[in-house]
Amino acid sequence: MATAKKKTEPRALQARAVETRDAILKAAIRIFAKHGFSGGRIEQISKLAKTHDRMIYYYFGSKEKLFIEVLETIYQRLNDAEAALEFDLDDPVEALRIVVRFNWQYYLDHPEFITLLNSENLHQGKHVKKSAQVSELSSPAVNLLAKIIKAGHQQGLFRKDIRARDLYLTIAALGYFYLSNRHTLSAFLNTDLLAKKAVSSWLDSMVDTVLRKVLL
Amino acid sequence: MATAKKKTEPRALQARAVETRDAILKAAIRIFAKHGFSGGRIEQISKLAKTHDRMIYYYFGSKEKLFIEVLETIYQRLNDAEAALEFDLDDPVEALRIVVRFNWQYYLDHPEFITLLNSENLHQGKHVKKSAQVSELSSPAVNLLAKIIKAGHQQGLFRKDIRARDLYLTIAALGYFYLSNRHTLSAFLNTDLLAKKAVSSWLDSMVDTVLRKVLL
Amino acid sequence: MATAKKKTEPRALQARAVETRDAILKAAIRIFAKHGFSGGRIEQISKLAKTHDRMIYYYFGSKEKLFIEVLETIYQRLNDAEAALEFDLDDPVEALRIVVRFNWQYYLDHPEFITLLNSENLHQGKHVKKSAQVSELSSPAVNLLAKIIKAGHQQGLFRKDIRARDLYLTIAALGYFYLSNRHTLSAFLNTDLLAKKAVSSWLDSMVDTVLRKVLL
Amino acid sequence: MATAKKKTEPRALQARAVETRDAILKAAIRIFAKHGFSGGRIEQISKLAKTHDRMIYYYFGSKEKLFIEVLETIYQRLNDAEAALEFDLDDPVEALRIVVRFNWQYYLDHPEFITLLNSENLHQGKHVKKSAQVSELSSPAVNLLAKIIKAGHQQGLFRKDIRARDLYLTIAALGYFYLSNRHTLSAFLNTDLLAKKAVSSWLDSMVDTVLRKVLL
DNA sequence: AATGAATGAGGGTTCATTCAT
DNA sequence: TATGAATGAACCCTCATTCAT
Repeated sequence: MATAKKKTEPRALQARAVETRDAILKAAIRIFAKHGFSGGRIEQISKLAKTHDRMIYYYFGSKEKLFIEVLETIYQRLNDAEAALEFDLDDPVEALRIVVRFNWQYYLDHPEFITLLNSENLHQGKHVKKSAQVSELSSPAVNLLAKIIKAGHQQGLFRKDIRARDLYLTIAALGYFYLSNRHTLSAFLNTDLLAKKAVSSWLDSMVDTVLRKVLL
Repeated sequence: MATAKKKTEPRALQARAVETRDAILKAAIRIFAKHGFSGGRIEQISKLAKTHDRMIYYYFGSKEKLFIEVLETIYQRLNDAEAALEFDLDDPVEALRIVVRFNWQYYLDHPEFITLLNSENLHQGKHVKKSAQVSELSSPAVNLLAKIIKAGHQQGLFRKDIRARDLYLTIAALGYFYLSNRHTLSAFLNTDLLAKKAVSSWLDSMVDTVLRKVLL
Repeated sequence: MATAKKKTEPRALQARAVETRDAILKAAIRIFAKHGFSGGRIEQISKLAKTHDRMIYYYFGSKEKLFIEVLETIYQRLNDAEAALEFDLDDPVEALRIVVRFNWQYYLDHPEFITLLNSENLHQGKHVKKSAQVSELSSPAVNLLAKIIKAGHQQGLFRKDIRARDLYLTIAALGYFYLSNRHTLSAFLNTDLLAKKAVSSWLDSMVDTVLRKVLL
Repeated sequence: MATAKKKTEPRALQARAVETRDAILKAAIRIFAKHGFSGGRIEQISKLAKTHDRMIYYYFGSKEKLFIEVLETIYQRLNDAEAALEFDLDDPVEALRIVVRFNWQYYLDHPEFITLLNSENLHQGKHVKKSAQVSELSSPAVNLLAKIIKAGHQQGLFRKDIRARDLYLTIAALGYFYLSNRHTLSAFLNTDLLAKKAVSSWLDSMVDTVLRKVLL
């Protein structure tokens, strides 16, 4: 069907193009997550993506723009995952537990998220600021927490004077810090923070901290 | 003054050497804090220290070794500051407040501490691991908290089942994360986290979180 | 000529690449021959090749790898030249003379061969050891000499107990040493070893030495 | 005895000075022999001599001048060793054997001699030319050989038309080349030229070559 | 849509050497 | 006699990027 000239069908070409682009983005996430923005080499990325340096410029324009897309991608993914969270507002305590656990599990499952943010903060948010997309993308988590707090309060379980944003920051901080700083903390505290027992014990501590903060 | 012997005092020379060495170290802290390990340029450091690239190698051997000394220095300083903390164990609640406030203020006063640790964690603790000194240097803060917890428990104020290390991590996490991630959080939350009101409000939230965690 | 397809010939590009690569190799031979491996500067080579430092790394990877290719090249050339040698086994004495003369002339015509080998031996064969190619490349000269010795013996002219390898080493040593050490020998012996008369006289001496070694 | 003032006795100081100087020279011979002139580092030498870089300049003025002294030293040693050679002119054949053996053994015992000369020839005799001493120092070996040749001729054993200098070069070449080029030859010939059997077999070959050259 | 070739500005580091006491 | 401190030129190499098909 269709008249196949010398040229392969444009469809096929476009498909290949998308493939290459995706491969680059995927590789970039891995490399930047491992070495940060400045430490991540264009060549490493192109090699991992099984293409050529030149293609990165062809599709993304520059290392910076590629990094911005990387950030946008991982933010989008976090948002999607948060949006998919399901829980019952009739049980606000359990709902809060779910949020804390989700947050913790997400960090554990996506170590690249932490390294990429670390790198970005080291550069003082230089790239995030340039991304129109990210700045429009406010975490649904805060709204989620607002709902839970409200429900808890209405059921006479939670304090009233809890700000959703503070609660969000508390939850994020506890999980993020533990993982992002595990290397220096290991040297400092002389323990393996990633041991199974340590990980689950810290989850318990976080849940405890968060619940005590909001419960009357 | 004093009777100058035939030999010129070697002290005079050494004093200048110490000056140069210190200047390099000081400059390195500033530069590495600003740009991270990979981003910090040897030339920037030597210029800021008003000396030559060569002297960095003369005194420290390599960029890596210089960075290790930088880390050791800031760790040592934190330790010294923590050790100087004074409080009354008869009032464990106030003691805990002091610790949280100190921790927060230390991060605010020493932004380089956060950036340097961020950079080091980005490199997976590569340099800290190489430092014999740091690994021997366990934070006095944990012991401090242990004492406070014990006193609070004995006075019938605090829970018994609180581990000092968890409390330490909680306090550190809340303060550190807020500051280290302020750039990406700004994009996410669309607020200026360093506004005076925001800063003091977060301190209140932290104190609240921590006290509620330990109080019976 | 021929019909140019839509796509520009990649050959055209590659041709330029080959040009650059060859120019670098050629320049490297000259520079390394003049200053040895450590003394030869990357910048000198790239300038002589009318290209940029960067291209040396683009095509060869490192100074060491470039030097290895240089060694492989000059070995290959010697081999090719030896392989092209023509002589008549019916006259083994004359054949031997030809080999000695060829060897001597080759050293005279390719002073870079001696300097490069000198440099390599100064580095204890470090690069040659890394070359898979060179180690597989055994000099045809030894086999050649074996044939001559055999023919000479069959004609009742030569001794039987002469090992081709020893004869090869003898011939090489006499010519190589004279030229490679001419600078220190000059200081020692106080003569100009490269004077025309001296050069041809030494050739006579070598032929004499070699023939007397093998003749019955 | 004597009035020991604050200063330690000048004798003692001078002795220490000579010690330091000698230590530097000795270290320089080792380091330059191992890495050549350009490859030998001032710091390596001062470390091996257990003194400081500065002392090398104090005693020798520059790296070049130190190298010149190194060359003068090893030349002097060779001369001394040659001068100490004892043999009986009544047996010129044996005398010649002794010279060849001595020469070979000297190279084997003083590998630094070969490397240093190699390095010097790589630099085109630059340093030897600057040494007044070396250029005045003509090898006694040539005169020695002249005597042997004369004796051999008078006894009706040797040819008349042998030039002592050619014989000297022949003997030197055979031994020197074998050792100086052993690294590249190993790659080329695929044998261990320093194996005991190989070493003694080559000595036999050399003696054979030399005797056949001179015997009637 | 894709790519081989080229670029030039530094990057960390090393070197022999001199200053100043 | 001896030495710690300082110097600056250069060296090899790497990087993100653009040219030219």
